[in-house]
Amino acid sequence: MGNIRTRFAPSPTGYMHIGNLRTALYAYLVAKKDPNGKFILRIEDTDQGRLIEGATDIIFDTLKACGLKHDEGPDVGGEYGPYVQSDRVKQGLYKEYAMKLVEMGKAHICFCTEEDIQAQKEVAEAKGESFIYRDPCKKLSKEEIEKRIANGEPYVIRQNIDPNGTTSFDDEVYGTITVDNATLDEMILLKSDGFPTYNFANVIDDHLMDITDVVRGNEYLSSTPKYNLLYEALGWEKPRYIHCPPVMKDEHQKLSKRNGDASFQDLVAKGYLPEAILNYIALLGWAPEEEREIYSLEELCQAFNVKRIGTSGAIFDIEKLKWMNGVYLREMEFDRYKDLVDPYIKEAVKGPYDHSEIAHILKERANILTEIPEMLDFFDELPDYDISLYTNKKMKTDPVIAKNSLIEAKKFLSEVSSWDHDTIHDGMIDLAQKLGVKNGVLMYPVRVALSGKAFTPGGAIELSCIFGKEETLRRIDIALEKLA
RNA sequence: GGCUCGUUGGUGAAACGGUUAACACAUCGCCCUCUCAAGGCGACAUUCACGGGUUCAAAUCCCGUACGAGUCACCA
Repeated sequence: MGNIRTRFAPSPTGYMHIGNLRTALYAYLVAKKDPNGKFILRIEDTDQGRLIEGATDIIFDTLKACGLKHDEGPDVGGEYGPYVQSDRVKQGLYKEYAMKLVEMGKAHICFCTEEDIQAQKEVAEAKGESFIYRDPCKKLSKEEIEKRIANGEPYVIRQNIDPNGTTSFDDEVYGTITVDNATLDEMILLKSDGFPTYNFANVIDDHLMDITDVVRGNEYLSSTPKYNLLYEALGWEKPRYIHCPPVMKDEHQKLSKRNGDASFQDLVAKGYLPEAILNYIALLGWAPEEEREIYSLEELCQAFNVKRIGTSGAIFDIEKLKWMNGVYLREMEFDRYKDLVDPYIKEAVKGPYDHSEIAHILKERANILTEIPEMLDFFDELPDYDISLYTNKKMKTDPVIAKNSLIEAKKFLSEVSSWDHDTIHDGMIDLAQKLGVKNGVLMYPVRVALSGKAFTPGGAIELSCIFGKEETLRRIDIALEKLA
C-alpha cells in the first residue's frame, strides 16, 4: 500500500451540513498531505427508506464548489468501483461476506423481530437493568434455520461477539480506547431486505477500497471496536482511525440542518464565499502551528496535521465567519470582486450609476454579499430623513452649520470645472480651508444630503462622483429646502 | 441507566512540568479619517469545571466529583 487513501462516505439524505463538510475537508486534507494520496467519494445509500432525490447531486456540487476534488467516485469512476453501495449490493458483495462470517461462526442468522427485541429492552429498562440482547437464534440448529428460511421467514444476519475480554484500538485523535466486550451488542450486519447496515458496509468497503485512514465524526468512536472485531474475523488489516470532534450549534446541540440553516448552500445563499467557509471550518477543531488563520485549500494541505485536531466540540461562530468572509472579499482582485458583487448591486441600484465605482466603495466595507443591497438603498431614491441627522457632535455640525456648508458646497459644485474625483476632492478641501472649518463640517452635511443616512459606503466626494452633477445638486437642493 | 469521550476568557484556540496563560473573532476605549468600514494602538482569564494527590515546581501527570456530549436502531 503505502499511499494514503481516505474516503468521504455521506448518505444522500438531504443537504450537506457544515459538520459533514468539515469531515469531508479533513478527509481530503489527510489524503492530500501525501503527494500520492487519494480522496475517494463513496455514496452510502443502504437505507432505502431515507433516500432523498437530488441529494447525491448536492454532494457532488458542494464538493466541487469547495474544490474538494475526489480522485475516485461514482461520477469520476476508478478501479475500486462501484462507488455507490446500492450498486455493490447488486453484486451480492455484502451477503457473500456476511455468509462467510456465519460459516466462520462470527455471525449468525436471526429471525427475531424488532418488536420482540424492543419489548425485552423495555422490560429491562423498567427494571433499571442495562440491556444487552442475547439472541436465542444463536442456538438454532442448522436444519431449523434452513427450514425457516425455506418457509420464507424474514431474517437478518447478526454479528457474534464473545463477551469475554476487551477490545482496544488506537485513534489518531483520541488515543487508545478500550472497551469491555461484554458491553458490545451484537449488531445487525445484513438487514432483512438484503441491504447491509452502515456498520457492516463500511468495514467491507473500506477494506475493499484499500482505505488507509478512516476519517469520520466521533459519534462512531463507541462502535469502532465492533468494526475492528469484524476486521479481525475476516483477517483484514485495520485502517488508521481519525475521529473528529463535533461541530456544535451551541453548548448543548450539534449543528444540524434541521434547526438552523447551517448547510453549506444556505451559507452560500447568504453571501458567504465557499473558500471562506472552508477556511473557517478548517479551524473548528483543528489549529495550525503558525499564528496565521487565513489559508487557501492548497495551503491547508501543507499546514494540516492530524496531531493538531482537537478532542472537544467546537461551536460554530457565524461572527467569525463573517469577519473571515470580509477578509476574502477585501483581498480579492477587483475584477473578480466586481463580477461577484454585480448582481447584488443590480438588485439595489436601477439608476444609471457606474457599478464599477459602486463596487469600489463597497470593497473595503462589505463582509457578506447579501448585506450589500441594504447598504445601497439610498441610490435610487433619497430616503425621507429628519434634519436632526445633521446634528453630529463628532463632525461638529448641526442644522444651521449644515445649511451653511451646503450653500457653500453647492456654489462650488455648480461651477466645478470637471466632475471627477480629484477635482472635486481638491476643491472641497480648499473650500473647507477657506471657510476655516474642519473637513467634516463641510463633508458630513453633503454626504447626508446625498444619502439621507448617517452611515454610507463611500464619503461625500465618492458619492458625488457616482451621482453626477445633476443628481448631486438636486439632492443638495432638497436638503436646503428641509433646512430652510 | 451501562459504556465511551470531553471540560483553558462570550467564541475559535495555543501551551506538550517552570511563560506576565499566545493568537484570532466579538466587545469596550483611543488614534487615523469627509460618515461607516478598513487600518493602528490599548483594555478584557490573578487563572485553566471542582476537590484531592504526585512534584522543588501542575492548565499541563494521577485519582475522584460535577457538568456536558456521543452511543446502546433492520440510521448513518
